[in-house]
Amino acid sequence: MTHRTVGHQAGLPDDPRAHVTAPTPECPVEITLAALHGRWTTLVVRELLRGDRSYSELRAALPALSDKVLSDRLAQLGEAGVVERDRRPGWPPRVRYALTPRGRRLGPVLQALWDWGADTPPGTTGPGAAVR
Amino acid sequence: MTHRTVGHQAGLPDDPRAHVTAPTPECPVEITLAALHGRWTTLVVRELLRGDRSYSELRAALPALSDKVLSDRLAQLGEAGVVERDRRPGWPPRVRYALTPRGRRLGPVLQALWDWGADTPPGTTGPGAAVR
DNA sequence: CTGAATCCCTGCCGATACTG
DNA sequence: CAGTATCGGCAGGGATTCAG
Repeated sequence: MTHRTVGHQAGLPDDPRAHVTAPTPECPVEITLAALHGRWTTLVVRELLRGDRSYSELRAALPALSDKVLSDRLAQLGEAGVVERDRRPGWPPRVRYALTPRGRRLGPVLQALWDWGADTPPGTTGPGAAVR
Repeated sequence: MTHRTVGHQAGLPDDPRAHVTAPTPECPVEITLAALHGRWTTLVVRELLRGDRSYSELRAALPALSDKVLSDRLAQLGEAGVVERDRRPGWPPRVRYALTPRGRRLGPVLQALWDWGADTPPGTTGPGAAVR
């Protein structure tokens, strides 16, 4: 076979969830897409892959990201078990955001997304191939 | 190292696109997410990973998917260079849909999405962890 | 400093009907 | 068989304002 990751059991072959006929939330692919769903989400995860961050550090790293969406994303990633909030006592309020072990395992996922998107210099096979 | 695909250069370390501060379409991750964007898209790709299909075979495999969305998805995947249309002459019209080589390379991407979503039995770390 | 609440606008997608 | 045209409901997300 051409591609088989090392000690990695492939889930697709005989798992019943590989045969769903609708985008059900039980499908593992949907679970991951739900965790990464929405604009800015992958960028927040990327930022946290580099180390834990405070709320304002995240805002500084992603200046065009609004408060609403940032807190939405952090809540969403918290629900998904990807991000952990560490609220420290004292004043002013200090909160640190960090990836959980599960969240760190998103590294290979983002890498796979990166690799596929990077392996085609714009204009080789894509949309504007013959256009100019 | 724990995980490193064989002869695969990692793009993240020093590529300037790894430092974008907004969801720009030039980011490889965004390119991939754009190709897979929208409901049903991954299921259409999965179906085509199993072999080429006609329009009605796709409808039969995904009964709850409407005509509008199916043709939207096929057009979107065509634009992304993932799917190829093979229109055969004669009557009645016969059209076959198949993945391009680029489209077949989505296999590992879907596998990565699957693996992450599958490795947590619901209720271990996720949302309803303590709920029941 | 760290967010939550509200408002409004836009784009997605589902249903239905129609065409080559 | 293989689609397109049109419409409407709903959720996503940006700007702004308010709160702990």
